[in-house]
Amino acid sequence: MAIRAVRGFKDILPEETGLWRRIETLAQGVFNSFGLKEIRIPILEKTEVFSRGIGEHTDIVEKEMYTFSDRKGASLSLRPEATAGLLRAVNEHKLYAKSPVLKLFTMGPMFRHERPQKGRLRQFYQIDVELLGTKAPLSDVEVIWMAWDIIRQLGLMDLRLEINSLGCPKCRPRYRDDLRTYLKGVFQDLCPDCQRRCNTNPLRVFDCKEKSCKKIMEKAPLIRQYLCPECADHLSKVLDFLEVLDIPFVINPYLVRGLDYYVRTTFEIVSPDLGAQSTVAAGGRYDGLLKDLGGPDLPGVGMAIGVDRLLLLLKRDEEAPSIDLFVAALGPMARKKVIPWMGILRRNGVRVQMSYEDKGLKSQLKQANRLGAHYVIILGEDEIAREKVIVRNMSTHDQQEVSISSIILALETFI
RNA sequence: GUGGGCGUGGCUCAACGGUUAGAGCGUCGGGUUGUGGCCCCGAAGGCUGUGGGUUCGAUUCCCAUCGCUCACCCCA
Repeated sequence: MAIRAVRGFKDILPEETGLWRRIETLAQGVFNSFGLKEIRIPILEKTEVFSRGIGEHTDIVEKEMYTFSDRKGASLSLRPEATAGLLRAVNEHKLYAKSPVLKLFTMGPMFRHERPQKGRLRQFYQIDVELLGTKAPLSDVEVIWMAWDIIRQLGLMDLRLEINSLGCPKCRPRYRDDLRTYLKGVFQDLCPDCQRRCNTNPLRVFDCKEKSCKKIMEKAPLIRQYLCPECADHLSKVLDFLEVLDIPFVINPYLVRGLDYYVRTTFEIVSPDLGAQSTVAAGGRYDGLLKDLGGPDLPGVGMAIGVDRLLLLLKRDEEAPSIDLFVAALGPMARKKVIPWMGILRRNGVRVQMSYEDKGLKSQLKQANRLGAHYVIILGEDEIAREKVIVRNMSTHDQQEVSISSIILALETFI
């Protein structure tokens, strides 16, 4: 039985890495234009970073983390998301002291022990952005803007931005209480799933697919009616800016994030073509988080793009891995002659390959063709005797002889 | 954690319970002893996921197990 990769962990094969690179390069370009700096952080943290950051009673922390003890008994976890660890780093190095507003991005693998399905792996990749040190609505908008730009520039048009405000510690508790009261009143009429949700995550009841539950929830109180003046004002400013930017959005009053730290703005960018896991990017504001992690009371807003999901939406452009030149050497003499030439050409950026085996000309040309070589040079005993090399253009079938002494020069003009 | 679907050469898939498990693509070789793609011919490559059971006989039916996958849940 051959060894397989761990469940939920995937190899990214050579045919896909080009696309990955394209996404990462594009994102870096966008971040650069927005003035962000890159930060690279460990994938392993003390478990505490996540339990305090994400929330002790979230699904992520309670049942999805890869947690284990190291040899000295310390509890460590593979990061299930980037924000908590990133803020730990900001705090540890007091990065906030250097400038009033910190704009950071990072990218890499995250780990959650969930049942794998389409768009959901146990090791998955995120591109993550965090803006720290400002409460301004425009910073929320910039975060959304970056996500939107990256996704649009990849050619994806069929996307929806959903946005909501979760209020703040001032106004949310009152809403939560009223919602609980309402749910208690209709508890008998809810489906079993929702009855369970009433205790674990009341806001999720809004997401239920059952018709009866949906009907009941139409009359439920909405957070929007409970927002304090500051939160309401914040939301309306965010929406205004989105309109100025011509980024279409729908307000989704049921939009909830699974992480405890979110306040005010939350958003998701969803695609209709992804199946059940339709969120391509998501984020929101988390003003109290840095303080909860033992740092100063700095506000922040951030987002993460699910790279694997983005990839599912992009067409595989299987561009032929073409090369510039294939060197067909016939016989040991010719090989020895030709190898130094390849060195010179490669140092000049020419993509050159040759056969590792001693093969016939036909087979070598076949290989050249398969590799998509634009030119082939042919060198055999005959040519060596005449001090000549054959240069063949694979698309026009033309070939001509060039003297050995001027071959490099000649090739550089060809290619 | 719960449920559905599916496991056959490298890939995509055939085979009413019945001879030696096939095809296309890909790979390699030949047709052209030194000239690619197209065409023609040929070859290699399978413990039919694994273990049990039913049967004269199982790729096919049943059970278990493992794996993949989709959905629930949850989330990027």
